[in-house]
Amino acid sequence: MARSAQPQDKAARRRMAPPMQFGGDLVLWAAWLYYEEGLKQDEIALRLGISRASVFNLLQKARDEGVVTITIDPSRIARADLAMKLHELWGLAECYVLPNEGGDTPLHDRIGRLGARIVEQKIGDEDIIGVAWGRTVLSLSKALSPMQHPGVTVAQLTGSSMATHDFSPEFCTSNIASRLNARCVNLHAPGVLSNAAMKDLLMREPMIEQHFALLRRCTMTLFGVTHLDGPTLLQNSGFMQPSFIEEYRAAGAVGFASGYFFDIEGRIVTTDFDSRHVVMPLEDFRRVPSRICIGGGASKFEAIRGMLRARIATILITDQTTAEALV
Amino acid sequence: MARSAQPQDKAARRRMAPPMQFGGDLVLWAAWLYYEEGLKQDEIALRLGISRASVFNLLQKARDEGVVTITIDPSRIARADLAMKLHELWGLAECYVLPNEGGDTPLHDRIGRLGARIVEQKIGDEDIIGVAWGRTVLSLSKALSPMQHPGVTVAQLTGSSMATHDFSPEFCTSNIASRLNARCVNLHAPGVLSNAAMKDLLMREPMIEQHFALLRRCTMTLFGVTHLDGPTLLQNSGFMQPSFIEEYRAAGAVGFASGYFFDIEGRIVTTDFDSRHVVMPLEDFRRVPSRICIGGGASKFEAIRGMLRARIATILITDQTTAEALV
DNA sequence: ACATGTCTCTGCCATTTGTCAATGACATTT
DNA sequence: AAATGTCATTGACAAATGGCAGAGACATGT
Repeated sequence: MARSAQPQDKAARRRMAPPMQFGGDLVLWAAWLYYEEGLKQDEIALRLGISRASVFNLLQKARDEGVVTITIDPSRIARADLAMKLHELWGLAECYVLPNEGGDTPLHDRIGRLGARIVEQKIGDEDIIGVAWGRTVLSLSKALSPMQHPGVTVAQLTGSSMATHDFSPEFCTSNIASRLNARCVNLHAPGVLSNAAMKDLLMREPMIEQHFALLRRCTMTLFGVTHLDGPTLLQNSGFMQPSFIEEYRAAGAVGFASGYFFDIEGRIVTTDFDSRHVVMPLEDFRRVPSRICIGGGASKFEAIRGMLRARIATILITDQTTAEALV
Repeated sequence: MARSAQPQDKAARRRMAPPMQFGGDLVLWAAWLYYEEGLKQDEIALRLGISRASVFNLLQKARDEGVVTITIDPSRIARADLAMKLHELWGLAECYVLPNEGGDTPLHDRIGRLGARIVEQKIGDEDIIGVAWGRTVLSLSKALSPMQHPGVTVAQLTGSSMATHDFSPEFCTSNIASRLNARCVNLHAPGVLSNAAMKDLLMREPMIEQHFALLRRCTMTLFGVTHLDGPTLLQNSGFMQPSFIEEYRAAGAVGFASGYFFDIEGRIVTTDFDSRHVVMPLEDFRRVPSRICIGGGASKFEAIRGMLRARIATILITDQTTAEALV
């Protein structure tokens, strides 16, 4: 029956009316029949008068365009017991742990994907999201699926650096904003100035003041962590000269997140450099209700622990290895 | 390579650590690797140390339990051009049209499924949903996927009938409430009383008064439509005797929705019967912001048109044939 | 009018997924 | 202790899907 149907296909197709149904929106049509009504691609092809391969292509398009979305309940991930332990142990509001055994994509991409799912789910219609930068944040931004959030604002948390890499702060924010169809507000200022006086001057600029006023209204922030051993992004990106990092390390700092340095006990570490560093004041930052830190990998363990002790994040997204080390 | 791997599987499995990762939540684990990381079932089986068939079963469980959900963007359905035409022509807030060419399940189940997707997407955390009854509403309730909406209230819109069928008003409401994990408030009163005096008396009962007060706070209602020709559910269900329906028909009524009769022009039709009929006053009903009518099939066309003219619904969910007839 | 480039669609084959009867572990009853 | 029932797991097989190279449609430039 299925066999003998093959030769009829073409004839049957010709007999059919041109595909004008469902507003001619074949992508939608195919997606509905496949995912909701559970028809086989064959059947859909027959009914729509196209080849099965085309149906396959339509379905792929539907997934790409976000007409159909496949979601994994993030609350279930938060309920997984490693996550629960971290949540209790570190006083986190929420915690998400990426399983170790995964594909062979780089870890930051995998964590980024997990982060994307969580951000998608948490985002509210009128949120103001402060976004820092980093490899994992960028991965997250790329993994976000297209959404309609015209009321959301994505704001740059830190000043910019010379973009020697493909992930500048601006790129992270604009990437996220475009996925969400949200407003993007960049901070048009260097992240590091040549002297303290210049910083003070700049901070009084109306445009900059306005931006920091906006940041104070953030409902959510999103940032990575970095450790300070060896060549990290901080220096590679040209954001900060090695000598300054050395200074912080000398003062005991083990990590950097969202603009702040901290030591192994979670104490904030400051040096002269802070007076030239354009960043949201820590008190303001700590007032943001949801502060999402995303990062993992064995090398970051100390930094993440320090960051947790410093209570910089309220929500942590990390990988299994790091999570296990943290309990 | 794939061939020769087969015999190794069992040995490989034995070598593996017991599956303790991801909180031992294999369902979640498999779902993540499959849907997010895009691994093949084979690979997952290998990494988890179970057979591929088990992976398949886990994935199925994940879908059944709602750990993963597959959604079709309902706004896209509303944007399909038939829906747009109805929206403009009838002043509906929203309109959704089910494609004709679908599986071979009964139409009301198919429309119910579409309705379920839309309700799932529209539902807010504190909604109060008034639910009438009918075959399609019941189908909808069965097609809802499990969700967490503890703040939502599902309230019975009309009084009860002798449940000669499997779809009583109570069954519709409790079904919906249990899917949503919402509060279920039933109306413990007959839908039709023997005389007007009895109705008046009953309406003054505190419990009943309370219920109607709750209904006035509804943010959303959900109901079907029925035509009045031939044996409809109204009589089959024992809700209403044929003679009364005859009376309404004699007065020009062509349909019945959510407790009200109306004629072909959309005028509300009343008879003596109304004075014995326990139902939300129409003025109150019309004040509910979202009034979702779900129903289709050629036989209901006239009834649906009358219902639309009577402005009973603000949102219509129907099938393509009916939609085409309505433009 | 013809050539050229760009896209989409097609038909086929390798791979992946879904189904099912049989197996074995474990709990309950006799 | 043996018999029986229940249920998750498995391997083998059938069906469905994904990928791809080439055909065909369509538009644009020569």
